[in-house]
Amino acid sequence: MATGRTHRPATRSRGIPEATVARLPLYLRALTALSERSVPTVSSEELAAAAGVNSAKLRKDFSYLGSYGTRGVGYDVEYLVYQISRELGLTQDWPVAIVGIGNLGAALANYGGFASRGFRVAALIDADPAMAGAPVAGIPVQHTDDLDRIISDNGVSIGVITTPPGAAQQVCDRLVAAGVTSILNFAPTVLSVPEGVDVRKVDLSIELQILAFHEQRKAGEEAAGDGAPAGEAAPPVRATPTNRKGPDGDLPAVMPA
Amino acid sequence: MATGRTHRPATRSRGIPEATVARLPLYLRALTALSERSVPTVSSEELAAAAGVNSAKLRKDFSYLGSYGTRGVGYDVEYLVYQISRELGLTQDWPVAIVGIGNLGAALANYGGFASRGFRVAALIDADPAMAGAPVAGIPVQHTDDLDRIISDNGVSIGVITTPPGAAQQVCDRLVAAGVTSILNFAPTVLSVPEGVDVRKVDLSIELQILAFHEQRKAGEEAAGDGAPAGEAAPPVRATPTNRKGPDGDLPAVMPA
DNA sequence: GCTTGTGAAGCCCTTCACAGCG
DNA sequence: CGCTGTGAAGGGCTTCACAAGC
Repeated sequence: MATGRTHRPATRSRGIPEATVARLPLYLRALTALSERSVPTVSSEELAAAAGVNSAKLRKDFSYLGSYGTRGVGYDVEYLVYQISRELGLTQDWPVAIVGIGNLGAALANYGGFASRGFRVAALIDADPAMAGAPVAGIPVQHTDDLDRIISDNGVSIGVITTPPGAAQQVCDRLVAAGVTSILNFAPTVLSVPEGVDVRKVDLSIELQILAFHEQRKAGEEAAGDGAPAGEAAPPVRATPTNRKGPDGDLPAVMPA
Repeated sequence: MATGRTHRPATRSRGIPEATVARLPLYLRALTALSERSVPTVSSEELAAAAGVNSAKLRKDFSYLGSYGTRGVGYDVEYLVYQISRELGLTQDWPVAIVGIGNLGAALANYGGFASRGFRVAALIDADPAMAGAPVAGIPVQHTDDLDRIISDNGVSIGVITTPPGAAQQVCDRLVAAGVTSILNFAPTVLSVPEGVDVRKVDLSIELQILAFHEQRKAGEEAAGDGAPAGEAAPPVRATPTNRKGPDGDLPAVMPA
């Protein structure tokens, strides 16, 4: 998961669990595909398979939205598309500003998946004066100095941060001061925001690290209990060398005896 | 969250809960920053603040790795950096292949956060013959026809998919056939993979949709109980119009009476 | 008969609160 | 005395299994 509200213990929103909210976009995508193929109805089993979840979970999720299915038949595709869109707030237009137009920022500006979901890239902002005016994805890049005005003028409430880590908190503060209340953060930094502002983070290297953990485990299963992997650096000696206990199954003699 | 194992109920790995694994990279980042500032030790309270979690959770997380702290003092920064790196498998080199060199693929190829964590972009692969040979981020793009050989030759076990959605499953199948056992998927598609292959997904538009949900909720709180938001499309009429019950607090009269 | 909707059970994770230890 | 390590309690999410209903 790439979530990250800053504290505030993820209160249940209008009775809909966070975990369910996070899956609604998945269902919506699957339903949209069915809609394009003019499929009129779909069972929880079929839809669950298309969304990559199990059917009991899907039915439970939908039960939080209301009773939108028909027993013995399934769910009406068009109707459900509308209900989920409405629940997610996608029946309205969301102007979004992207701050930090490097490789990633430019990639996001070009990303087609936003526009099709009601997200409109309303502004691109960068600190580099040399970029100002030059269009990226058909949208002119504006300078950070005007951030406040740009956010206000466009009624932006969702900001995307794709700056280098060092600039992220400052940009975040300015976005919040300008009225942004939701932030999608791609910078590898922990942002602190005032109460009432939502932050979600996407960290590309974290995802790879989690994969590496499981990958290492797979390799370890084939030849379990072997020593240190090849090419490993020497472990640093601990400041206060005491007897260490590891969890069961830990590699023996991690530290130089 | 951006996780997505295909079924397999997320078994606890070597006693370490998935939720803990997902936080280890966060701790590692905070610790690395402390290390660069030559801070010798850190308390759970301080480190938790830097990582954006609470200290009880952090201590519990570390307890799964072993007893690496000193009571009354805290944790030795260097030692902990090493232990977490080892646990995540970052003490070894992970060659990674990126398939689909569009805007996003190129941005990832250029992303500095990979190399610094032991991830080496070993190959860039694209289906467009016109791109073949041209270097991106100093790495020549190779053609999909050679995918199998490229994966084998470089010993790649982690693949990154940044293709258009239509090509993702096919690319995934080919990666798996060539020996890849971990996949990071940026394409908005549900991938199906055989047992033993891990998939994590990052979906940019899903993150925005989740933010939109909460954003809508905030707006609704200010003027609660209002009608449909401005600019809303007319809801489709349901195939079998029956009496509908919504959850408590639902907007009244969602459908045209 | 077939599929939804949902109480109940179980699981995992978080949080608490304090014993243990330097 | 301070901070870690951890049983125990609590909460949320998932899964089960079946009653409800078309």
